[in-house]
Amino acid sequence: MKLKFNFKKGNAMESNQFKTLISEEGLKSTRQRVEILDIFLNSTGHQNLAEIYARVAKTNPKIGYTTVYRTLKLLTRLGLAAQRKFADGETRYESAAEGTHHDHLICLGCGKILEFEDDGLESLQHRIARRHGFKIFHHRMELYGYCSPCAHKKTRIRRKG
Amino acid sequence: MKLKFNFKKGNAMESNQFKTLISEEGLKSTRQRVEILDIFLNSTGHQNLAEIYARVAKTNPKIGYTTVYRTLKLLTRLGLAAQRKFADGETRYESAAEGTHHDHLICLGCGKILEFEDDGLESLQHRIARRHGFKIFHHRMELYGYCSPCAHKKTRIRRKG
DNA sequence: TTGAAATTGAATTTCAATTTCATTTTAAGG
DNA sequence: CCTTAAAATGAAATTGAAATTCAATTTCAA
Ligand SMILES: [Mn+2]
Ligand SMILES: [Mn+2]
Ligand SMILES: [Zn+2]
Ligand SMILES: [Zn+2]
Repeated sequence: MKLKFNFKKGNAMESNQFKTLISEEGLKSTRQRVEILDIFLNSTGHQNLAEIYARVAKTNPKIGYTTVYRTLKLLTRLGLAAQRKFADGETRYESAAEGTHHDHLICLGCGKILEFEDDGLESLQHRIARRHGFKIFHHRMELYGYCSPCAHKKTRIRRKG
Repeated sequence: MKLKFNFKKGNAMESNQFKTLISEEGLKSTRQRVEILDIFLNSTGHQNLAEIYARVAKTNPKIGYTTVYRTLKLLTRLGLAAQRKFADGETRYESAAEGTHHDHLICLGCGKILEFEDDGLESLQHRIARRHGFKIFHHRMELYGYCSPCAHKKTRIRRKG
């Protein structure tokens, strides 16, 4: 999905920009949606629904879990959020600000998630696909290991994948 | 986990080899486990539990679904099976015969799953990890697109994500 | 052969994801 | 500013795969 607005993490998307974007899909802008979007875009990382809901509830306890759930699905459809499922099986969401394709390095010790982008990797993927007659549309790539602090500890608190 | 036996797809693992392998973990070899292992190793592809259970039930309807479920988890722990969760969210298992690390190309049209191995990709992953101070233990990498027959069809039967 | 420990399998539980539905809200038109 | 049809909300219910329970059965070391 091609975004019409040049929104970025940290730059709150204007409520009326959202209204325009969402109305193109025949959907309606609501207080709840705008509030959830605002909170979501103004936070970083890879959060699960419970975490996002907790943030929302802190600001407005009237908003239901179901609405947060549905709104995150909606934002994913609109290209404003991205859903991730790493090897631990938890469903997480991250902001999908324009031009932010990246893959992930995940620490098996502390759960830290690092993002990276590597053009060589991307082109190699396409070469591999072409070799097998495939036309790639997207990929998933995660590297699991230990970050440098964790690699030196003995006692590891296991988390994620 | 380092395998003691040189089993391969198609070469049925001897029941007594399995007995030795499993007993090293303090576990017991049972009729059910041997039967499930045999059926599992003598089939190919990426099957979900229902599919594996169906095969097992065809041979021995007395074996319960729960036992198949538990045995596949066990085989995974022993390094004889590998669990996969592609983007469609289904849990699948494939035989993890010795020395068969590979990644996957998945057709969004027909659901075909192709396996590939690329040394360049593996080493590039390690370079990327090192660049970020990580020590990688495993990775997940899937390429999603259209196989050549599907790329030329108009009507696509969507499967897998 | 014996018996402690492990396994089996039907039934139950868990738990996140999804759906239902009565009520409320939105927004386009008048 | 009304009206109203369509969409959204949110509490509650449902779903379904994964995991657990437990009484009965089986395994295997001694
Ligand atoms: Mn990310
Ligand atoms: Mn495979
Ligand atoms: Zn770490
Ligand atoms: Zn195909």
